[in-house]
Amino acid sequence: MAPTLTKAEQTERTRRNILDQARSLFTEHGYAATGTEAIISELSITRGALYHHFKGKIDVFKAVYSEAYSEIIDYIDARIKPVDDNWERLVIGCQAFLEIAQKEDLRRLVFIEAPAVLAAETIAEVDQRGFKLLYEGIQSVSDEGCLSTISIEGFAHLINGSLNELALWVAQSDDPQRLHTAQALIETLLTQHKG
Amino acid sequence: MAPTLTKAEQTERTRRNILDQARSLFTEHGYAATGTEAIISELSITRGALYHHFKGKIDVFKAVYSEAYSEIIDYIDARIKPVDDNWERLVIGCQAFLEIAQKEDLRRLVFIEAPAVLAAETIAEVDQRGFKLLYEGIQSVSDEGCLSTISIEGFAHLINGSLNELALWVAQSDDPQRLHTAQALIETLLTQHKG
DNA sequence: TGTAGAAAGATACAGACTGTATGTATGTAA
DNA sequence: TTACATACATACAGTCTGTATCTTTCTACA
Repeated sequence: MAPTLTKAEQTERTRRNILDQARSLFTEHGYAATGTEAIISELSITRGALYHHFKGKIDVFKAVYSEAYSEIIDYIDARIKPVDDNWERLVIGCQAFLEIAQKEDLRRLVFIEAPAVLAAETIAEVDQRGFKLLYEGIQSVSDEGCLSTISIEGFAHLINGSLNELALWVAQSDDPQRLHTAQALIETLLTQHKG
Repeated sequence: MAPTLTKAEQTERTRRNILDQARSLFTEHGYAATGTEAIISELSITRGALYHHFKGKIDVFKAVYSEAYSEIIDYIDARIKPVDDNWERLVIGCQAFLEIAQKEDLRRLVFIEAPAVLAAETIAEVDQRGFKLLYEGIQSVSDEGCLSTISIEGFAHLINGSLNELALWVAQSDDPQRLHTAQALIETLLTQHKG
């Protein structure tokens, strides 16, 4: 039995390796400071392989970014799935975001590098999945007549911005209290708009 | 009378030209897509001059960023200076930020490019001037017993994040209504924490 | 089963860009 | 006016991305 890989397996393995290595390097040193050479150097392949599977370096980044972003969405989805009440889902969803965004690798990649590396439309394309989740959450409590605001869309952005900034704040310190403070602040903010 | 420039004048003029041209290009095409060659090509100087006045391309960016940031601070300062009441100063300061951050050139440079181009410490160094302004505003209304929150620092970050995101939201559309909506949202948010 | 062809990956190279080393000319101070 | 500092030019080395052209290895089909 030849232990040779099928083409599909080979592709899968190589792509996976490139993405893992690239993500690790982009996270640690940033996009600009990571050469394509560095990405492949420990994988026993050459740059030719990378350019065979991806259109270029930026295409690799986009794939890495998209995967990282999915992890955030998946985490939030899992946390709100078992909850029934719409209002509670909104609060818990926001708090879940604060938890997941603490992960160092996700933060730099998704919130710092991506906006500068990728064109705004590309970001929007990916980012919309997350904002949509929040927006729909807010929409649904609004539909139930439970939200008091002059603009649902504006309010969604307000919350989104708060979450992003608080996520950074929480992550910038070792104080484990900050996560709880941030979660409480968001809960208070939401509650004050209830009614 | 020879119209020759004094050394100091020459330095001032060249530095100014480089900064202006660089800012224009960084704003339009981003840091990575702007070559040092492009910066000097229309100024009738060579890259040698650029490297004489700045340590390198990134040093030029830092100077440009710092100047742009100062414009934001100055604008807010001017708007709150004539106001006496601390609470009103806070509200007006936030609203002023939303106004100034609408300026396309400031946005890309300060909020998108800089975080990815510059090291976190460098950003923090410059950024602190702005956050400090907000933090002190919040601190002073808190000192007067007018603020209800579990964490002044956390609250400051919450507001700061809301402002940044709303600024983007406002700027991404032609709808002139958005600015007023955003300003009203922030005012409501602040007012709900008054007491 | 054997062969054509497609896909994976290697190698070689062009083009662009940053930063540095060195040279020159002009202003400035003793 | 001499000694020096400063502003700037020129030339070049090193690095990086992307492309074009191979070789090799799997796959499909007669």
